[in-house]
Amino acid sequence: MGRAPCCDKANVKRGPWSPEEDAKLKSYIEKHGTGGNWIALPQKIGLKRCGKSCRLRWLNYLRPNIKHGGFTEDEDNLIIHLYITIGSRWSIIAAQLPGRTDNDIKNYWNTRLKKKLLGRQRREQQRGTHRRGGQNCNFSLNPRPPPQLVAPPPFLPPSNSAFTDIPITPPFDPKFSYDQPQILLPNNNWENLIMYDTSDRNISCSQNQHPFIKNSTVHDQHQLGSDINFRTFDEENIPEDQVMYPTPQSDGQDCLSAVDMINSSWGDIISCLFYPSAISSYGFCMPDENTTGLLGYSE
DNA sequence: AAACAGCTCAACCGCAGGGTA
DNA sequence: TTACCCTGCGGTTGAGCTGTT
Repeated sequence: MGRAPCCDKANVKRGPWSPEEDAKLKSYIEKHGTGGNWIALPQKIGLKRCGKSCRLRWLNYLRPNIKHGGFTEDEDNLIIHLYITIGSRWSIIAAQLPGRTDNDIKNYWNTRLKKKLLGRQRREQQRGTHRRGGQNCNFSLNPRPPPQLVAPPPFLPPSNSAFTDIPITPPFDPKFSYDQPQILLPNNNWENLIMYDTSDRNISCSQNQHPFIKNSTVHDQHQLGSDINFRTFDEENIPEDQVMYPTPQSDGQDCLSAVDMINSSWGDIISCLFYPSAISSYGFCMPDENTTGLLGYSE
C-alpha cells in the first residue's frame, strides 16, 4: 500500500499561483497567522490548494522581506563557503542569508554558482595547486562526507602552546549527529576549553560561556558524565561590542564570522566544527583510531 | 521569422522525523 | 509501543523565457 496523499489531488489546483490567490493567502496569514496547521489553511481561506503548496508559496514568495535574485559577491562567497563546509543543507545556508529562501539559494547554486565555482577551480588548477594555510588543498563539489568520518582534516595543533591533547576514542557516542552535536570529553572538567581553527588562532570557551560572546550564558546545556551537549543559547540582544570576531586569515579565506554564527543555532556551528572539509576554517579533528582530538585545556 | 537549445526558477514530490493520541 | 498526522527538507520537474542559428 502506498503512502496516503497529503491532500485530495483531484480537487486541488496546481501550477502557478494567480495574483488573487496570492492576495487571499497573504492577507489571511498577515491577519490570523498560519494557525499552526497548513493542511487546514486553504479550506479556511477558500483556496483550492494543497496545504503544502500554500506553505511553500508563503515561505518562498509572499513572506515579508524576501529578496529575489541579485546575489552579491559576499553572498556568493558565503554560500560557496557553507556549501563546501556543510554540503547541501539549504535551510541552514539560507538561515545565514537574511531574506533569502532555501529554494532560491538551491536554484541559484544549481544554475549558476556551481558553474562559477567550477570555473574558479579550473583556473586555480591551471595556475597550479591551490594552497591554503600552508597545506595543499583541493576541494570538491561533493563535500559532505558520509556520517562516519574517519579521516581527520590536515591540521595539527600549535606546537608551541601549552596544550594538552585529549585522546578521543572512537567509536563515538551514538547520540552524536549533525543535529545534536556533542563534544566528548574524558572528564567533567571543561574549564578553558580551547577550540583551534586552522590558522592556530584559538577561541577560549569557559564553562557556561558562548565561545564567541563575552559574558554570555549557555542555557539548556546538558552535561551527562563526560558528554557535553550544547543546545540552546540566548542569541537575542547581544551587544555588538560583546562579540569576538575571529580575525580573517592571511590567505584571504575568511572563516565564518561570529555574527554569522550567532544568526544560526549553535548546533549548526558545532556541526561545522566537527565536519571540516578540506578548506573549512575551523579544524576540529575527527579522530581515527590513532589520532588525538583537538580539544584541549590551557594550563 | 522560425526552430531549436539552454537556462531559470516556481512548484511539486516523496521522504524523514517530531509530536501526539 | 504503535499508528497517524503534519511539517520541513532536499531533489527534481517542467513551463516559460532568452539567446543562437
